Amino acid sequence: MKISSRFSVAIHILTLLKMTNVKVPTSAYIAGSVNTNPVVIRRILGMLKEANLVEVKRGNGGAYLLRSSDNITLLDIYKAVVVDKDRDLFRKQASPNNLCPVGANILSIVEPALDAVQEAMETELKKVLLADIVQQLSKKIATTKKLS
Amino acid sequence: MKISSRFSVAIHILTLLKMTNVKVPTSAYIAGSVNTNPVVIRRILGMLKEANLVEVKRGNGGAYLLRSSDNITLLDIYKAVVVDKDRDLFRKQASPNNLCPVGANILSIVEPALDAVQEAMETELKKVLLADIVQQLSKKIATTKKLS
DNA sequence: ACAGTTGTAACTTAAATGGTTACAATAAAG
DNA sequence: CTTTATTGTAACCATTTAAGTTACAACTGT
Repeated sequence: MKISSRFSVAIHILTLLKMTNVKVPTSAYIAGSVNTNPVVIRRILGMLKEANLVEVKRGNGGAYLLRSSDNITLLDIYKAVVVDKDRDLFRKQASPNNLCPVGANILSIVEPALDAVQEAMETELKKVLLADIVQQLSKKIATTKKLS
Repeated sequence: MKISSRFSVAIHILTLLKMTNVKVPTSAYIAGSVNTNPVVIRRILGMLKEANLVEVKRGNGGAYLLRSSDNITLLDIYKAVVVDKDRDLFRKQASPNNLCPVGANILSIVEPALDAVQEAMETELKKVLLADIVQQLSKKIATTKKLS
């Protein structure tokens, strides 16, 4: 199974919040850019708020970054929206047979190996900043405009 | 969402095939160690067979490694059983709004970044050999026996 | 021919996902 | 204080994936 598109959408949301000139970026406005339902956006904004990445104004509306874009990594975003009770990327088999030497010990060997893989993935996620995405996107948009 | 436990089970299966002394390791035998239904094992064996990691005998039964355990990496096993039409670890948002500069270009920026993360994960998976798992497990079993 | 096993289809249950409607709580503006 | 727009959530739905199960035809060594 794949990692939820919430992650991809969350990157989109934060990038948009950084780049937009709109004074009050509401869930409806964001949903327009992502092309989905505003409630989907609010759900994800709720998770990003929980992680102290954004603040969301009730009543009058609008969402705003709480940190500078070069102080937000993809790992921060990933952890905020890829909810998983136990933080594990890999699902393990439920209940190997303890009466079999292999079944009784396989998880204690495999789990550390898979944890290391997950760690490598998170290390890579940590290397990419929201500012990097914003910078590359700005450049691409500028180039596109020039060409059209 | 997590990566299917098929991966964890597949590692278990191959480890067992390497370590067992049983002459005809059938799906029922393997299922006993994994503690699941033989059909589940056969399904995974089918994928491992497809990837040329094992051969499975019809009629009389039994599954056997086709490569030495130091020539099988966790990445080989991962690719064999984590079926995904498009090989992607991350699901991307479906259809961002092309009329918004951010929506129109975000995927072209985000996808390479996520591909790099996936690449890092697969590189790490490649570092672990089935032989490593087998060796560690053998050691642990020997220690456990000595203590009991 | 027999007995045991694989390959596979079909069904079930459970969980995660993304979308949708509805509405109370909220907060700024007049 | 009332109006107005927006957020936060609950509730529901449809889709997808997963893992388990039953059943049975196809296969193969004895």
